[in-house]
Amino acid sequence: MIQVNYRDVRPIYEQIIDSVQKLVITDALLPDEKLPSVRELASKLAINPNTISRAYRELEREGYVYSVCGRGTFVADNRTLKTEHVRALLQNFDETAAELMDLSVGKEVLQKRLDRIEKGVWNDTGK
Amino acid sequence: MIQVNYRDVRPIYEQIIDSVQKLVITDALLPDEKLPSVRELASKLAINPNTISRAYRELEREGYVYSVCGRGTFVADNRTLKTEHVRALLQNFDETAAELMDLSVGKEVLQKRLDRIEKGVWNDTGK
Amino acid sequence: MIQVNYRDVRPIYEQIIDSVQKLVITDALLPDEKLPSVRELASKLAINPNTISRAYRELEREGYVYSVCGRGTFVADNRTLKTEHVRALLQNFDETAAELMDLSVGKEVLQKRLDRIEKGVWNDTGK
Amino acid sequence: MIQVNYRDVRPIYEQIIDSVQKLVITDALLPDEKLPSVRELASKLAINPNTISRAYRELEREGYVYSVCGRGTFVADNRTLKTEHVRALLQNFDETAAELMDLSVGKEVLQKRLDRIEKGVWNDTGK
DNA sequence: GTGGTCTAGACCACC
DNA sequence: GTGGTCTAGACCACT
Repeated sequence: MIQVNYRDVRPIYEQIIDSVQKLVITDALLPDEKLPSVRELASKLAINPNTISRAYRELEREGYVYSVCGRGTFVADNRTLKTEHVRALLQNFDETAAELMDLSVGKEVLQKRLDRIEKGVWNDTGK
Repeated sequence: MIQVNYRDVRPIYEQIIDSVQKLVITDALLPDEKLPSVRELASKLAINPNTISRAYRELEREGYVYSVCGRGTFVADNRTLKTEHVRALLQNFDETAAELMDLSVGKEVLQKRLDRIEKGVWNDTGK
Repeated sequence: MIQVNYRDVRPIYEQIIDSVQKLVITDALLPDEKLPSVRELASKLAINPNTISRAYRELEREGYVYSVCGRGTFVADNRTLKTEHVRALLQNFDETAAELMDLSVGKEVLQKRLDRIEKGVWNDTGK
Repeated sequence: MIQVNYRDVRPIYEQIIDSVQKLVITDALLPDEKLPSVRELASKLAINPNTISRAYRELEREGYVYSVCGRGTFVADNRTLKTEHVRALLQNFDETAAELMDLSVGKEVLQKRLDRIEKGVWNDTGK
């Protein structure tokens, strides 16, 4: 479930954080569900355990997961996180759209893109 | 033209960078046009010249301006920057919209937001 | 003869300088030959005359051309420039090749590239 | 490991950048390995911490390292950097060789230089 | 302790 | 005058 792209410019721990965040936000991982252990995930992804550890620590700091010493790391039950996440996305959406319109990209263009995305044909060829 | 908000959380040099980028992208500053000198802008904004220098340096690195030692800093004549900027914004738009729909934010909601933004009523109350 | 690519990241005056340097070094422009006037070249390339002027000034400073007030700009007769240019290129060649071999790119690979370049099939597809 | 020559014309921060880049590219520094802290390296090289900081900042921007506030600066795990580096060197090699041949430097001359470089006798006398 | 930011002031080369 | 570099020293947030 948690995937990493070695060829990505972003550091691996950041990719892991994003990956877990999405799984939590989209309910793909449910509250109190156990995450793979640091060592398990490390060997599975062929990555230094320290990298995983750092990612989990960061996720705990941000409230996405909680760790129980000697037992493992689990998904936190924090509904406010989701609404906060959506709020941030909407703000980003507004700002991006506003700047695009400033640069004379018509509203119609953006609406067509929304249509395409809704139909699930959103991909690299959809530029 | 170039403005800075001292109470902003973002570092001053970053605000200057964003400010100049927008001026260049929107053609408010034309190619080969001279930017205020480091010392001039520094005294105008009541800021240390080093901070301006840093902003100009990064802008040069990113291709928005070019500096000629002893003469000044000028707007770069790079038209690809603008199309690249729009391309990046559109990609951000798509990704954000897709993630929002994933989180069951309906297309209609986003379209209403586009309407509001188009009408220029996009502001803090629109969050 | 002098060409400029507006979509290039490099500033235009730099492209002009490089362009003229090559023409002089390769004897495409002979000593005492007249260069197009600032205004003429400016209108031909649809560029601000100041940009041309800056390029010519720089070329004069580096010894590639000389300007006669009221008459125009001419190619300098400086044979040492060419040997110096070749020397710089050879040093660059050596350093680049050494670093490539350091990174375990075999000599054979580089030799094949020389062959291809000699045959004139050196182009973008020749990667 | 990281060395600086105060008598070099190049700025110190640039020497540090080049130094670290080579260590990363040649795998002398492995992904997630910790670099000396800004203050540590500064005192070791008898240099102002700001200069180190600037070098690290630019290295982060270019993707060679990543910094975590409060923890330190680490080698980025980006394998594409290395292939990209080789690609850029090969392009430089091609362009330089092509220009040399244009200036009637024979292929044989360049091949002899490759031989010399391979045998490790590439040094100042090889100019 | 770590890096990130900013200020103040200096010297250089170039125009 | 211009930008480029470097130093010295300060404060911040984070671990």
